[in-house]
Amino acid sequence: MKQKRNFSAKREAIYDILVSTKNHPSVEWIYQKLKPTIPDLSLGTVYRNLNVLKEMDIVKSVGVVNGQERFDADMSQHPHFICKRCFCVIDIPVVKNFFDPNTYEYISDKCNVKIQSHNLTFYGICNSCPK
Amino acid sequence: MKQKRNFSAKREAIYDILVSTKNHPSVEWIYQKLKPTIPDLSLGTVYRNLNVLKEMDIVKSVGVVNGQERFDADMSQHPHFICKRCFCVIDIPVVKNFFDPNTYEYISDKCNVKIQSHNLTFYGICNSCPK
DNA sequence: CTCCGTGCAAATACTTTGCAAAGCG
DNA sequence: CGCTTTGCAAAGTATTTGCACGGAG
Repeated sequence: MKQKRNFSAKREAIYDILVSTKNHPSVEWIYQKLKPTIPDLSLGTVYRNLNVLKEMDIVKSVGVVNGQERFDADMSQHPHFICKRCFCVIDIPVVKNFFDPNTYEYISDKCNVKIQSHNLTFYGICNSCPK
Repeated sequence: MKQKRNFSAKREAIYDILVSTKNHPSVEWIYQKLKPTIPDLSLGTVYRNLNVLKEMDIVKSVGVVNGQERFDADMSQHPHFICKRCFCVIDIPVVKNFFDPNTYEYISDKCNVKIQSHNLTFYGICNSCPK
């Protein structure tokens, strides 16, 4: 079977679905989505491969939303919006680059830590949910 | 036993320990800390009361850190720093108020959502950890 | 043959919950 | 009394892991 990047077929499928969806899926969502086309896929494999992809730094965690970790293959620095009602996760385009290396360094020095990254998340109600 | 705010003694103890510590503790940490003085405290009670305090909006979640939810009784809007090695959580003083109501409204309009709050977290290595 | 990836099931880890008893006004 | 809080244990949910097998080089 064809393999890009020397990924196994299953790892590739997991990565591909992350790249091609904007909904920042959970493990379970990915599993359910792939199961029809890859019947012998197991949940453990999805977990294991997502951890591998995170270590490779080509996938990152959006955080734990309603008890489930959510993932994103878009490694560009951008905030997210999370709906407190339906738990959808939406990308927020960067309005302004608040957190450049200089800002990191400034806060790092001030607080006596070494900042390497950050996560900005907005919470509220999305437009598909009733007000 | 003395009760402020009409809290039960145990709820009060849980809230007090959150107010008086800066380490943004987990449920387990609070439980272990209180157990010696309140021997009949149970873990379920700590979970239940933290959820009550969250609903009362006098305690908030810092997020899930290394698999455990961490809490903060400081309701002022401020970012946190999380050490990726030891998982300590440190308050970051607000450098500048990026996210005022106008900013919320601006992004809300632009992205077609209703932003109510946000969470800013920095990640890196703290000063107590080996480089 | 060796290594990596995987299914499967068991094990873990964290959190929630049902229920009866206790506490408090 | 009636409503709230709690201990305890069981259940629930998400995630990780041990192991043996299978395919690719």
